[in-house]
Amino acid sequence: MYKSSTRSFPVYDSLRQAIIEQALKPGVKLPEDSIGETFGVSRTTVRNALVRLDVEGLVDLQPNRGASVAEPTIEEAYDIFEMRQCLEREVIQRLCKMDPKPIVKTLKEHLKEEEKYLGKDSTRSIRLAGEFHILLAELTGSKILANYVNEIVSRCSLILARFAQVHSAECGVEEHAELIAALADGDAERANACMHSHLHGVQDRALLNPEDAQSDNVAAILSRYRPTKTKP
Amino acid sequence: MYKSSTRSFPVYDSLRQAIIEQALKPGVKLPEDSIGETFGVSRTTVRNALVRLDVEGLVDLQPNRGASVAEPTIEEAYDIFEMRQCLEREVIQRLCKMDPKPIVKTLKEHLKEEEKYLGKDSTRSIRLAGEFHILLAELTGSKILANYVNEIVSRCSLILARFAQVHSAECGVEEHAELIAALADGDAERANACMHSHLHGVQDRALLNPEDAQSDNVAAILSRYRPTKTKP
DNA sequence: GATACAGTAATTGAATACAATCTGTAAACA
DNA sequence: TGTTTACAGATTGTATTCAATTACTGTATC
Repeated sequence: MYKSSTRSFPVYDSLRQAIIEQALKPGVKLPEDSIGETFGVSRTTVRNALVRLDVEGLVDLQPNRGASVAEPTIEEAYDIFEMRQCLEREVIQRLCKMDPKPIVKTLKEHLKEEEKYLGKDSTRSIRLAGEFHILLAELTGSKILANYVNEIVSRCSLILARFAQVHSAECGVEEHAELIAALADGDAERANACMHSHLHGVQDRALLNPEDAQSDNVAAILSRYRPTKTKP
Repeated sequence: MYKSSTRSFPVYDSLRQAIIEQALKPGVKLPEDSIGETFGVSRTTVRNALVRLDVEGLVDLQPNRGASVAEPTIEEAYDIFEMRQCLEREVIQRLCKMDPKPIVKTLKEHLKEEEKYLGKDSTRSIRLAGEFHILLAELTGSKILANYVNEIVSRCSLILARFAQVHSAECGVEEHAELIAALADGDAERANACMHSHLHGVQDRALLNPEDAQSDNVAAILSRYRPTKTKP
């Protein structure tokens, strides 16, 4: 959707990557001035990139208050994961109607990459895991579906950054392998089940944290940092 | 997603409305200068609006060539309609799991509005028909789903503008009524079938036109305007 | 009559400049 | 001591400006 060859594209792309890889954590302010300096461009150019990221839901752009990395609430998090289930279910259903051979071939190549960096380069590992899902969507041939999946996978990274304790265990490589096997067998039901439980696992690791299971419950969070108990 | 209170919002909103209502037809150029003049704002502000519309797929923003109303190809059109089926299926499935009473009440109120302007104010009629689908999505309570549906309904308007002969017959009001009835009965299967055939009907009216079933086939289109036959 | 080319006009890309708004701190006051 | 007000600094909103690219028009040439 983004036509490159403008100066704002590198800014957009770098910010996006940084947010997804959690180098820029939710809530971090993104001042136009300093970003422009680091990239050697003017604020006009930076702003252009920020607007795009705002529309995509990775950045929160408030009038007169500037931009910051979006902070999805727990409700939004559930909402996004539910949407993701819907979209990826569609992906699987479409793939199961197609010839599995070229699909499986491409997926296996990707899986090799994933295994290659497993346990070695965690940043790369995480990125590859996300790209597996985007690749699946692209293989359906539907540009708009791929676009939506791409968008929602990014937003899930943001959710992980916000709520998950451990980030590295985001996607299990074996689960990707299982899914490929189901697709190779043309077993639609199993493929669906694979994907569903896989995504559910990711969601659980992100959100199953009963202590602060209410959005922005400052009290609950702060209570863990309180030095001594108030009521003795 | 869009936070108003900036000067670019009215520009964005007007352009969006004009495109959806087909006052601005696909392919029409949108020069920053003249738009800025009509709204009394600078090009910076206009550009901001255009970027948003580009991300949403209503405007095509090409480097050094400016903006124009997007011209979805026939392939993209099918892609978008298929995606719409997926999203609205999800809407129905979610609504069927909820208490139908308040949902049906709200929908019936909307339906009354639709009937009120039927055959009188065609522009308003078309808008209300689209808003029925957006309302359905909003009733699920999922913001992201409502957002996607909103976006895709707009893009379908664009497709209609591009390919459909008659625009007024976009959505049948009776079909909306049938859907509401199915929801009221809690009949998920029937509701699903209703929505599916309803959307399929819209799609057919838009795209079932074998003559120019190839994207941008100027010859096929112009042939219909040719005064006499070339080959006697 | 068609094509190639040159020069000009129009349009966009991006930086700068100025106005408006917000944030944080400190002084004034209750 | 706690609250309000005022001011300074920082940051954003928007317009303006200049450079770069594209589109157009008329002319020359084949």
